[in-house]
Amino acid sequence: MTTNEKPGNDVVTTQGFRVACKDCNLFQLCLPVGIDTADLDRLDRIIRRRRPLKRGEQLFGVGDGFSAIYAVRSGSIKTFIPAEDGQEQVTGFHLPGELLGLDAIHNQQHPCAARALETTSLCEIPFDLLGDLSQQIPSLQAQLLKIMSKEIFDDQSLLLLLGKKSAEERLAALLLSLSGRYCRRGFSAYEFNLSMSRNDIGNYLGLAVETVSRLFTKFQERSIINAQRKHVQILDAPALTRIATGAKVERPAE
Amino acid sequence: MTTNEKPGNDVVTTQGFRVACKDCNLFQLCLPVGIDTADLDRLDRIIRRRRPLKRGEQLFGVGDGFSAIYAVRSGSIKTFIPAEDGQEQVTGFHLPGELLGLDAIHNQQHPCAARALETTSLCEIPFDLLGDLSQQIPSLQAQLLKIMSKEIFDDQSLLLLLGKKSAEERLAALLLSLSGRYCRRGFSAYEFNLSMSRNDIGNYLGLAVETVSRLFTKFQERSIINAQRKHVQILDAPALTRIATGAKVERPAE
DNA sequence: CGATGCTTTGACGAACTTCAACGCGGGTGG
DNA sequence: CCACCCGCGTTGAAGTTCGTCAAAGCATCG
Repeated sequence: MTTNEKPGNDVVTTQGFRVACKDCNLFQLCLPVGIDTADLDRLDRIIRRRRPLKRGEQLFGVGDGFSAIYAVRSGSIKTFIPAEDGQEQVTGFHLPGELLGLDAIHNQQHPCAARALETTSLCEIPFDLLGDLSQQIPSLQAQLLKIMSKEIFDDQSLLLLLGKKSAEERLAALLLSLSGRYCRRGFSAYEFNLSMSRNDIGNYLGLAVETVSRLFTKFQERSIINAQRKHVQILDAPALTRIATGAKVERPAE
Repeated sequence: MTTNEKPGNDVVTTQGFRVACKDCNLFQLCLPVGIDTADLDRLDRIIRRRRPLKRGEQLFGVGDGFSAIYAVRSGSIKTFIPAEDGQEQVTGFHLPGELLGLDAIHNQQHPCAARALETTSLCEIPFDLLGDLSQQIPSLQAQLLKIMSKEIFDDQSLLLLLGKKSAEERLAALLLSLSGRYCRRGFSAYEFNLSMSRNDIGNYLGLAVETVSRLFTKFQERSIINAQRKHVQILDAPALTRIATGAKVERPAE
């Protein structure tokens, strides 16, 4: 129900969906880290390349049965939990090389929904086959555990953010996080396009849209960033870091 | 550095630390779920039972090398990240049957510290051996992945709590969570002792101590709970649930 | 019994949300 | 090609929630 692709039509070679893991420029960021060539081939064979999702298309919804985890190849995905009152809580933004769906393993259904923020292509990794395979390839099991561990770690960092940080600190931290992640993917660390709306950002950071907007303005007035709608330049990264880590405005040694 | 036990003296039989997994009344909550008797024995043999920790003793600190994960057998543990300014952010409370240290796998050191909230006994599970063993026992691997997945899921639920919920909703949610977890462990769901201080609660929920205290008072005035210091009775669980899920005060059909 | 640490209570203020209105850009249809 | 609309972003003013500061109450422990 999530995508209306025809079975058998979801794997297409003409548009280059079939890039093998070993040829994928993300493979140092993704599941295949530290796996040797022969084993990589075996992993490669269980992965399905899907038709790209268009902006707004849903990959899976809340309660959907769990059968696979997904890796983002290009584009970006947001995951969110629709709250009772029709609102939603955004739980994450997923950039190329990052995995989705790990939270669905424990009771075999997705506790959150995933939607494409822009045109996005994905690898689908059937979880039963991945389980079998990682049973045979110790380094794959190790990598899988590492990725899940990192996910736990990242979520806990975010907890600290939401529990203790001011609005300014939160936005600064998000911008730095995105900057770092884009950088690792070979893009500029100091100039990028936000694929998510202000609304999504506010939602993710636990802030009202208006607060986020005001903060963008404020950062811009202080020449820390330069933002035109989605396009963001980071002008003063050290200042952002100072803000994100909660350094107080330095008062001249009183 | 975390505990000053003598090597070789940390495994003691006289006080019953050596309860086997199969005889542990927590084994349906812990790692051994769904593992057959023979395999349980193999798991059992790699687990070390430690001398109990006294209240305030530290199990591991931030940056400590990672070698094992821990399961709480009795008592309770808080995990927290010491923040730069000397403050700390509590990231979790761990009750019997729950695992600690899963966030340390990905870069082999503990990103948080763990401290006993009361006298607490633990099982120590060396992670390299656990990795090897789960390579051989598919159901153990599956269970490990499930537990980690659940941890991710729980952290994300907490994100929602901190990002979107009011102070009332947060405290109600915590009380219900504790209630449910005590209940699964065979204790009363409606009457229990909090092992953590108001300070820890506030810290965990992203609230000031004073706010937590006022909320306890307010809930008590409304006859939703009855709290004498650490001792808590839940008088009106449905009301708590309504508060936690963000139901507005029902105004009589206007 | 006094000291210490945790908890509670009150008063005040700040940070952020809410409400309301406006601006801008991009797409659609006449 | 322009007019219009709609979604998104921005800005201002008022309102609330919660944090901070200060002080007092109350248990535990030496």
